[in-house]
Amino acid sequence: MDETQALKALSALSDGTRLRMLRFLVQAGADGAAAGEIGAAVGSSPSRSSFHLAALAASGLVRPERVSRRVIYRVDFAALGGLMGYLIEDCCGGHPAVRACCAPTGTEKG
Amino acid sequence: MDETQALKALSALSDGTRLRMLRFLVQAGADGAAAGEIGAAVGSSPSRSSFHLAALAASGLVRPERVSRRVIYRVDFAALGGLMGYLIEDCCGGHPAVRACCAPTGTEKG
DNA sequence: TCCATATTTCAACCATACTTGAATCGTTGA
DNA sequence: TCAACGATTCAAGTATGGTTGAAATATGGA
Repeated sequence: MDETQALKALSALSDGTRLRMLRFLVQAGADGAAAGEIGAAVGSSPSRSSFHLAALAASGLVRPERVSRRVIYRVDFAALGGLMGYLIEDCCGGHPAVRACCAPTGTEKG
Repeated sequence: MDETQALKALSALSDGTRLRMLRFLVQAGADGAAAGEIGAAVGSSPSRSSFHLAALAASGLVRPERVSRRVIYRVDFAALGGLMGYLIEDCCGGHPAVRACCAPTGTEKG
């Protein structure tokens, strides 16, 4: 993950519709979800959904796969992890206060 | 950290100039750095620097403090950690593949 | 072939964000 | 008060991004 790729991913996530789409796809897990299903879940029209899903796919955070009439989108967890790793290591320098919020318990909320 | 605040922070980080500013401020640590120094470090004009630093401050990721003629900016590591925690827990559902990239060693790059 | 479903693409419009250069504000020291 | 310094604000222009609705593409079934 380099800066250019990180900027693409951050830009993709800085939109409410796309952030909700990603959350929905994370919950969907390995099965993924069809474009129409995702759009319905986040309340966006077909063309809007297509636009935003294309942006997410271009950022590398999700991947499309055509299955019959549908296009199934799945989260690329490795890419998502790569973005987190870049932010924590390269941008935050692995600062303890940042790393603390990534601990499995997740109860040390500031 | 709620979705609105996360979107502000992600939006702030989705710009190359601001991302480099944050990295510079992380390296500066608790001492922080003056606006002019930050601008010089990332190669942006005074007005541009002021604009972008204001955006970072509005997002809560950095905090300004006037010291004599200068304005010292410092990273709010708790806010940064809050953003990471939100992304990992609320958006990524604490998925193992994501969490793996936050491990202290940072060698399990995908 | 014809029709229905699922998704994407396109053009037009609107809104927001970025850049630039000059002007302004606040502080320091003479 | 004046001049110099550091930072911000303002106005104007440019660029990018989002929304909408209609049209187009691709697949599946009769």
